[in-house]
Amino acid sequence: MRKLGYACINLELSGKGVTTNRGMIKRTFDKVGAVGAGELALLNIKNIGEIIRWNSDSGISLYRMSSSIFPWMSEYEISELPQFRKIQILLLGVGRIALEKKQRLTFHPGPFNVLVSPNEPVVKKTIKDLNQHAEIMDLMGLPQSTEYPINIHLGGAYGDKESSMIRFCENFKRLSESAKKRLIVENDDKASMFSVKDLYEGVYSRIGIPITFDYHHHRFCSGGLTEEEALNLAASTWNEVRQLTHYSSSRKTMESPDQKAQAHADFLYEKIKTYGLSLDIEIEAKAKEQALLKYLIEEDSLLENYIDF
DNA sequence: CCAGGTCAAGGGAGT
DNA sequence: ACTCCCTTGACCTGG
Repeated sequence: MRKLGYACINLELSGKGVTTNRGMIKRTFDKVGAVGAGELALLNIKNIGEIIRWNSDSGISLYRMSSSIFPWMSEYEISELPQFRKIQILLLGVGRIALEKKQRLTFHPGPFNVLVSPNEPVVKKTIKDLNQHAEIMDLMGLPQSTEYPINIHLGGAYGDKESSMIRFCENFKRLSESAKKRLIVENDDKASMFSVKDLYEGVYSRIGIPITFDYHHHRFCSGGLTEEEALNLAASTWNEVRQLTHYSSSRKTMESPDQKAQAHADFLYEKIKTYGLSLDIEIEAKAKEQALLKYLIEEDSLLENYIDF
């Protein structure tokens, strides 16, 4: 069975104070330190459990977890937090619920993760962040597989995609085993960056990690492939694990013609074309789970065609 | 309690 | 050189 999901925030629950990305600005972190961060992390973790339960009860079985569960985790080791024992128990509990309810969980670390960077300090920070994402999934007891993936963009092209991709593959080897087993790469939304074709030839062919096909991004960086060709090429990089994709409608086209085309709309306005493939799809819409539920209701009555901008 | 200003990070694009 | 955007708006202060 295919799975459709959404990212990070559940609007209905956040109205009741259930959020998973409580954080703090640097000034506060300097004051309260890792101890304060650990306290927020405990609240965040508890609420992931709430969201997963809500998802399961609502017929949703794919969810992208927030990367902000542990505020400022670059500045400490999770296992050295004073609350670590509690954190361990809670994370394992949340993971157990997810596995019982057959929930697929993913991460999508932010744009400051640049594994291709020519600057060693940036690469080091990225490796730590990716390893910590993997560590969280490990603490949850989730299998080390792209069933529970960590999805990133390469993060920079530096005007030379080929050597950038080679650097990515070299730095990939420096990740923890757990992170390596989970890492997947996504196509970009700028022509100067990485298309599915680029990623296939420059990354998949070298290190064999799967490609996340983002329908919306593909429209801005096709690599000369049609949507169907790119989706199929990405599909060929997934083995026994079901292919993960991202989908969103353009805000410019559908809601506000003045905005840049790359911006995401609140809801989906067209039926997702799967071309006969069995896909898992993360819906990236501003209206979050509400957009997903609305889509599930309307799906059969929507047209497949994009309305071109 | 609320509105508004502010907030770590890397790279790319538009101005 | 500066601003905005991107994974995901949220934190904090002054009223």
